[in-house]
Amino acid sequence: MGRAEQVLAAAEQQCKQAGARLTDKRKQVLLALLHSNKALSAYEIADVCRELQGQTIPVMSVYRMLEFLEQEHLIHKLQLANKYVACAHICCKHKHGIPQFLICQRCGEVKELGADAAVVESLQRNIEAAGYHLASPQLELNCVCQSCLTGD
Amino acid sequence: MGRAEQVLAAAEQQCKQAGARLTDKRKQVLLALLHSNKALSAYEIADVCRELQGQTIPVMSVYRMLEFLEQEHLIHKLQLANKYVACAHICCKHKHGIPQFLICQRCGEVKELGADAAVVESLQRNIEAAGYHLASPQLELNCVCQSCLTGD
DNA sequence: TAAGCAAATGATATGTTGTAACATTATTGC
DNA sequence: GCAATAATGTTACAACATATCATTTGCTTA
Repeated sequence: MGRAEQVLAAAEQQCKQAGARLTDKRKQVLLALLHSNKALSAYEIADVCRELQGQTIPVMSVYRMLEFLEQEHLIHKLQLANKYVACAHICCKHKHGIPQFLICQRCGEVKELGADAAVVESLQRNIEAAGYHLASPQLELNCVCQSCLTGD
Repeated sequence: MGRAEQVLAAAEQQCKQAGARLTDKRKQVLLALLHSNKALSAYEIADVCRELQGQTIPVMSVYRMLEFLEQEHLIHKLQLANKYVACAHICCKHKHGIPQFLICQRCGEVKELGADAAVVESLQRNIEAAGYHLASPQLELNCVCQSCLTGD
């Protein structure tokens, strides 16, 4: 069983437990994200689905499916650039901390890390000191990945 | 001399030194940002200019002026939400570290902080360990400001 | 100071993203 | 099988962004 199939199985399981329906189309959207290791926009996802499965999904529907998948914690929405990536931890059981995303500016590849707890705590303190409250604890950083750096 | 005028004077100075022309229109765009403490989109800036000075600036031009102002380090482009804010440090002389923006999700108010050096360094290490390289050292965090939190 | 050049701005058109509103089609529980 | 609900499709449009070419402004230099 390939990586994508494993993840899909786990996702199915997870949805069942939550009483949510992982329909065929929703699976296809998730699959599109699993296939490309990159962050994709809703429009790009629609394209990938069309190429991969020959099925045309209206963008409006893609947005709705993305919304569903995000609710079920199967994907993340990257706010820098408004794109989406599959969660890197669908398969693992352990509790996850604050996600931190390294987004390659050149190729769009995304690496999902657990943010360092001490760093997050320190950030939090600074924010509170400034009279603000952290709303979405998700760190996103514009980066360049190794292969893009050396490749060209 | 009000705060905005002070900043404008400093900006003028800064541009002169760089051999750049801070034209009237460009000044108006900067002024619009200085006036509203919020992050504004290019379209919103055009609106503010129209209301404030009764002058209509085509959006296309606003984009170009924003580009100019960003090059001259007079404004920042927030990638979360694709909006713009005046740089909080136009007037001060000292060298600035990595900017960190706290963006209120409710009212759009933005607070610009200098990011804690230790935090940044720690982030850097994590990123390098993951085989990536930080590209745009600018932290943006979705927050809620004090008055929005208590106000409603 | 007028000519000529480059920078700045305007005007028009069009591409891209995102969403609202309503119609249609599945799916579920009874 | 029949409502009730959830999921998807359709259409239209609003907001955001940029490409391209025209026009104006300001500066340089002869």
